[in-house]
Amino acid sequence: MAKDRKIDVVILGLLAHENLTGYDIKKQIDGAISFFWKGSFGSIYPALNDMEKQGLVKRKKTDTAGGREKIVYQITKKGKDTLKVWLNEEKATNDLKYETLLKLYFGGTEDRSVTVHNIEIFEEQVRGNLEVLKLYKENLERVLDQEDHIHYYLTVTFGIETYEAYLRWCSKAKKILKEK
Amino acid sequence: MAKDRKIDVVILGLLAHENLTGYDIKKQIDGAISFFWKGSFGSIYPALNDMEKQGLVKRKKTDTAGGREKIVYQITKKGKDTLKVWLNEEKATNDLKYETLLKLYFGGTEDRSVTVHNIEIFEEQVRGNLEVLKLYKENLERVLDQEDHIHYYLTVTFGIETYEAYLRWCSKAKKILKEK
DNA sequence: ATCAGCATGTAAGGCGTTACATGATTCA
DNA sequence: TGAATCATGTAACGCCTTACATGCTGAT
Repeated sequence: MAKDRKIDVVILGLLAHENLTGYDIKKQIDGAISFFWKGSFGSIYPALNDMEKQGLVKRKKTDTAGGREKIVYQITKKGKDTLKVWLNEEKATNDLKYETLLKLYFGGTEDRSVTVHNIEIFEEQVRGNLEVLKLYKENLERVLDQEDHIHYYLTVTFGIETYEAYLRWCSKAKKILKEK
Repeated sequence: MAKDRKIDVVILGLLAHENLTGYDIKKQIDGAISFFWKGSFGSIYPALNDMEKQGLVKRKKTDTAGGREKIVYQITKKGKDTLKVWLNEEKATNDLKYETLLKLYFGGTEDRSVTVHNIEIFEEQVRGNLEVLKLYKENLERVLDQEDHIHYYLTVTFGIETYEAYLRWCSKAKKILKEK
């Protein structure tokens, strides 16, 4: 596995659950995972090829029935071991880049209304995301007894808890900016 | 300004407040800003040189008194305009990469205790960060009447609000993982 | 007929980190 | 004397995104 390329463990994690094509992997990343990690085709396909060479994944079969070829990947024993090592490593880097907070921090040179407006834009995004997460939560609650689902459920509640905190902060911040 | 290089606006934002050297800029980024943005010498110095060529900043003076040369930068009119445009742009991308959540999401293949342990590591980091932010908050509350400080204050309260939400989630998540 | 979705991949280029190089000053 | 801090910068390298290339299938 490449030293700092986290897309590898994302792929491994997904394949540990079921066999998937590169295209399927992209769809999964664009789902619930997108709230805390992103990935593009341009990183997924090269990673799959590298990982195959390293014996972390293997081609299950190549459906050429019909149109374009379709390569289904399966995780190998070595791949499962790599995933296990990563899960048991204590270090985890959480790299956050909030351009919204940057604009807030440096907003002192502009009128207060600019900052308030930027907060409102952020608020709208968060509100939208929160709605989506609440739907995910409802769906997951119905199948919580199934293995793995508790992990998905917890990432969703993490998102809900933090987005609700964001919204509380937005209200307070707007109030302070308008009052003082 | 480079199209997607956000370090430029960080530098511009800092210089809008006071003249600084590249070294000073790095120190500031490593302070309160580090909770929502990062930057290394390897990105700061080349950016300063580019921005000087573009007329966004200029060398105020070069102190060669004593040891190593010391280049103090000042923002120009063009730099202020660029900052203004950025602050008024509606789009702001908040790019989050939580390796902790990745481990949580894919934790289903390991024992529950591994996930609990990973949450505990995260919890400790957050607790440490929260303490630091609370100190920042206390110091800022004493000077809230000064211009700019309200913006710094709000980013700090954002951090506190979200870190407290993280801690609440950690307690709940550990409980659920131990009970079920 | 045309557009969206399925499906895999490459190429160019940007951004950023880490490590290195250099050297003075200050403090223990 | 040696370590930490001040101070600027480069080089190598890696990761990732965007855009492009290709072409089928199914629905409107």
